[in-house]
Amino acid sequence: MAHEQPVLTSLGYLVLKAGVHFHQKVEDVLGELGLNGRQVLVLTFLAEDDVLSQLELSRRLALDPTIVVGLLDDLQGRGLLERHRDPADRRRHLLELTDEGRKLQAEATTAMRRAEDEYFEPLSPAQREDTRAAMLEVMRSRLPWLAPRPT
Amino acid sequence: MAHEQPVLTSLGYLVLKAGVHFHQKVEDVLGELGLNGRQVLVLTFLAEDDVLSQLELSRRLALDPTIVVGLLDDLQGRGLLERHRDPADRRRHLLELTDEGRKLQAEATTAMRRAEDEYFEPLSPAQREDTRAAMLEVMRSRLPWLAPRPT
DNA sequence: TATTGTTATACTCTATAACTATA
DNA sequence: TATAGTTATAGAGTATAACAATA
Repeated sequence: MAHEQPVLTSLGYLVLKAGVHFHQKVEDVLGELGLNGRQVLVLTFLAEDDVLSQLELSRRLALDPTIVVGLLDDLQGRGLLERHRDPADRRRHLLELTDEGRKLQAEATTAMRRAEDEYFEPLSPAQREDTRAAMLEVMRSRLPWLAPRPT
Repeated sequence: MAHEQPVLTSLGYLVLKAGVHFHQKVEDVLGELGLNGRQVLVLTFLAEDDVLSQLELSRRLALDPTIVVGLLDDLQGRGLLERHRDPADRRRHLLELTDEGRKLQAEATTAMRRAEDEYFEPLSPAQREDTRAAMLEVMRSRLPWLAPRPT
């Protein structure tokens, strides 16, 4: 009963479900590299921005700074990044990828692209690009780093 | 550096992020009705299929049966659904919405539609429908209940 | 002997508060 | 006095194993 406009096939629910589902696939793929999605996100932000403080990183990740500590401890322990005191403000830790971190980030990117190609295989290249443009439009005002860089 | 094809604006990452983000919005909206997304999903499956056993429901939710127990205890405690022994197999509990459960499910649906309209407001109606069709295509083989009903 | 539903326990993740060192 | 980073503790959520009733 009540099938006027089924919720389970609405745009919102499909996007929500695809997001969760694809997220799981990404976690699986990255697991083979000994990483999880959150760790790769850290590496990726640092690869794109070169240097960030922990607080800046926390905001990008939309994650509490107390959680970022352990996250960084682990990545630093594996030699993927380094913490340097900011000489201009000695309370701050400036984060920087090591060469190994940069290399692993690149590998993770490749793995994620492969996962993405597989996941969206049912769509034509044109459909993928249209869908990507639509999602970019939706997220533009909602993901801070998509806005033009304030530098 | 390394900006050839930024991961952060890839189709996969945008869908993943939009999914998580919209999920949060849905949880917020449903919270005002005293429900969470998982609970509404239970009500919705029951509203669309009329009668399910706990194990069937577990599979639909992709959730461990041990978790479903507490979920149902709560919904039943609020008078939104009832458990009846299956006369044909007395191990099974057949789940059925009460009138109140059906009413609340309808309210939740309305609230979610409103949230969806707001969330995808940056897209034209045509873009929304194209995107919906694309996501439906992607998820068709991945969401069991989208396949043609076996019944 | 296998299956449905249930309970209990241990583990993971996260939110909160409190602490240090610097400003 | 306020801020960046850190640590400790408690709570929520989950996975696992074990159990009762029924097939």
